[in-house]
Amino acid sequence: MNTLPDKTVERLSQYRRNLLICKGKGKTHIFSHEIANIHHITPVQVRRDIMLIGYTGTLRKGYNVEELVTLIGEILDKQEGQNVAIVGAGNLGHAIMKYFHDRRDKLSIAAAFDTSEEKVGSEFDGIPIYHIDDLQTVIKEKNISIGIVSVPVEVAEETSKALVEAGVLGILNYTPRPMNVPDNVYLEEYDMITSLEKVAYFAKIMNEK
Amino acid sequence: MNTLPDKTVERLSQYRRNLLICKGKGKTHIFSHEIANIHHITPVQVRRDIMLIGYTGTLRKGYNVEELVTLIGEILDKQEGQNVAIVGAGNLGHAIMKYFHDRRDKLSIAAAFDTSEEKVGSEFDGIPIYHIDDLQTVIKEKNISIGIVSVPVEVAEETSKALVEAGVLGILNYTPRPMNVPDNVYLEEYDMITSLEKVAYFAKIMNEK
DNA sequence: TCAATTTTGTTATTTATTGAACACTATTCA
DNA sequence: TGAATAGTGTTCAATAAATAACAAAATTGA
Repeated sequence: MNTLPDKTVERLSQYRRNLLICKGKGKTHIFSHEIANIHHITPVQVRRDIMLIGYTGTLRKGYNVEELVTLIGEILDKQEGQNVAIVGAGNLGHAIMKYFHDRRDKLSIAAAFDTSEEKVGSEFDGIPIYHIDDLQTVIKEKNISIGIVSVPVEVAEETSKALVEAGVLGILNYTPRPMNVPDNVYLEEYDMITSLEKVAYFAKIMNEK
Repeated sequence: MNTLPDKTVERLSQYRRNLLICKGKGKTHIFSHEIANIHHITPVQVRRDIMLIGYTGTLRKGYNVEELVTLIGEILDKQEGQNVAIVGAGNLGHAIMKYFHDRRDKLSIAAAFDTSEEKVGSEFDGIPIYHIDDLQTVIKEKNISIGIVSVPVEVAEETSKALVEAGVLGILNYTPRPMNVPDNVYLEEYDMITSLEKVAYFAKIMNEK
């Protein structure tokens, strides 16, 4: 299987989540236009995404929800599972821990890191919080391959370095400072301030018309 | 001024943030390749973004930091300012409040909403927390035009309806449920689970090579 | 003073992503 | 039984975004 387009990967993740809800409601089959409606995109887009992962539906019945969910899992997930660490257990870190915990069986948050004396040693939602100084050891010990960075911006750079050195393969950066990682580490950055300023800009524009 | 490309708007917001840091360090001029390095993009991209907003630098001196910041402000910001509301004062809501508070003078978080009895009536970081039932009134009273949604997914849909009805022009949706808003409201959605699954997928792929 | 260099502004090309078009077939229903 | 319909799979066209290419001008330094 060749590497899928970025956007297709994002949509597959979203399809899966909603397909699971449909399955929970007892739906066994679903049409491309139903999936499209949920996500506010076109049915063509849905069909093509599904084509790209090599699944094929039944004519006039649509796609088998269960099979599709399973296949998306085979594509997106690593079968042995992947462990995730959250660096920075502030409000954002806690929000993420709550969000993810026990949601996905192939993706589990195995550790959080912080510097605050009161947090270190405790648990949140069953996730142990370690001191940042132990990052290298814990990441290797727990076989963690993905790091989520929600530290204050001042320590963003050193955090990325530490994660790379510890050997993670993917980083999700929530600080506003762009990171610099080697080619063999996948980096995804998200900046809340930018998002808000973007909404503000387009809301303003909208108003001017 | 015609409406700028999506991605250019995002980058302008990021340029500005880093330009302010440069300005703070006493830098008066900056080259396109310096900006590019900070953001890990090409100098051409930077120059074209700047071209699109109609600014022009000095040959061999680069761009005047102060002027550029001012111009980006004129493009992105609404001169009278815009007020923002956060709906859902859980961990994520608090993270956002902390993040933004007093960062931008033209964009201010004027209210937060929640249902929890203990939170309602209190303040966080100087931002008053109201009961969701008062959303319509407060949004109109305080002239709020942008809503950030960080409520539990189950109430995402009703929240979007309430915001639209209250007359906001832009919504930033942090719940994983896609929203449905009329054409005259700008909607930006961000889904953390998708981001993490995307990182996990590409980290996996990376590893397989 | 005048070639060399640096860095901008802009156009042209390429690549990525989305959307439109359409052929094909299982089912429906007259 | 045999048109009509609904919905898939796929190719082709349009749009959006990023990169490459290059002309023009200010500065440098011989």
